Amino acid sequence: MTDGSNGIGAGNLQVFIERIERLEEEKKAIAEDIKDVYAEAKGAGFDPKIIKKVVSIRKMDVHKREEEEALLELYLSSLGMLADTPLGQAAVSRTFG
Amino acid sequence: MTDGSNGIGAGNLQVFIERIERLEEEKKAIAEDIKDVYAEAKGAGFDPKIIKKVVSIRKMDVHKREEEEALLELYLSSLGMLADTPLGQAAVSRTFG
Amino acid sequence: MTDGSNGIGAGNLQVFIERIERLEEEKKAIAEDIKDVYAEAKGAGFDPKIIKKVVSIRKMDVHKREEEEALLELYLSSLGMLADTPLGQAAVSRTFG
Amino acid sequence: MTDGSNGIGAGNLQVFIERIERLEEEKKAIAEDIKDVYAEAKGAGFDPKIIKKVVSIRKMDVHKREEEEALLELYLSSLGMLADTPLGQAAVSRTFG
DNA sequence: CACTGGAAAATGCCGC
DNA sequence: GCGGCATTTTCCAGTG
Repeated sequence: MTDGSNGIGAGNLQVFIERIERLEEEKKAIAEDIKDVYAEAKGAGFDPKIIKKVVSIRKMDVHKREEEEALLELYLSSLGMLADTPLGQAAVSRTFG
Repeated sequence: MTDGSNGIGAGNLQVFIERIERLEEEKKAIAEDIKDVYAEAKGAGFDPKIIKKVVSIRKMDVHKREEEEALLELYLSSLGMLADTPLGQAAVSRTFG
Repeated sequence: MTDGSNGIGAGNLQVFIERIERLEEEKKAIAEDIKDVYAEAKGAGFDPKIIKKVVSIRKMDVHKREEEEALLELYLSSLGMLADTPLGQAAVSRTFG
Repeated sequence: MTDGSNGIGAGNLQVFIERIERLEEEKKAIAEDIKDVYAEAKGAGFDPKIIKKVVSIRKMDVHKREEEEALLELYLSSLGMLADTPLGQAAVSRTFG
């Protein structure tokens, strides 16, 4: 109580808000970077719309892959082969890599 | 065509796509960080809903301020044509009144 | 099934769709009216861009006010739990300060 | 200049803005009506998403029809058969009706 | 687990 | 005709 705080951490609200705002700015900056890349690709003669479609298709593939990995981990853990261990992870990445 | 390219710059396309995917991963990671901060704030006894609204109101403040500045700039440019006319002056005073 | 219906209420579907289409036509007509007003204002010597910005700023004012009221309501409901604690009071004063 | 106005109609800016705001409110009200209809249709067991798709498909058809009508009008006017007259319009609607 | 509200993406429109 | 902007639509997390 000698540090000027109110002793219950309520002032942290301000801190939380600032952290969030900072992160949202970063997020926004990255979104702008993405737009820039699309613009650059367009300048190089690629249709942004098509690129976007390609990206989304690849994302779906990744998603599917993630589901499969999750399923494998489930199996492994059911079998007592802990996927949370480096060994288990190695098994997973070896299978899907 | 002896350089291994396929004539449509597919190699560059690949590069663009990978840059986009990398940026989207970063964006996603930040979004998760934001979620974490909300969770942490909740753990500290703050209502995430309230925090979210505070953040959005503060964002609106900023946005509103930017809009007002943009409006002022519009006026300044318009006033190049209008400053000497009663119409222009009336428009300005009417809008800000 | 002796009533002539097909069992899925398709007749009602038709009615819903027509209502929607009718309303969308009205909406479109109003959008055109708005455009007309802008054109008319322009003809009277006002810069449509400025008008649009003024309108949007005024709209933000309204929206901001609504958000603030919603936030206050959130506080009031939260204060049912928090009003007697320093934490709750600090959160409120911190947010509005 | 005895009516209290400034004599150049500048005060009309206020009027224009209010007209626009009034129209935008109407537009918003209709948008809400549309939402209500979707909700009502959903309550009757129809999937709003599907309805939306049906509406958009029908809209596309209408759009195409409008293009065809515009083309016909162009032809008619080229032929001296004025599409802007009731007679010309009747010819168009007879063709597409 | 369906619903509501809000963020993000896509589309269409306007001015240059 | 293109880029930027506003609107609209879609998606998703949070909530009851």
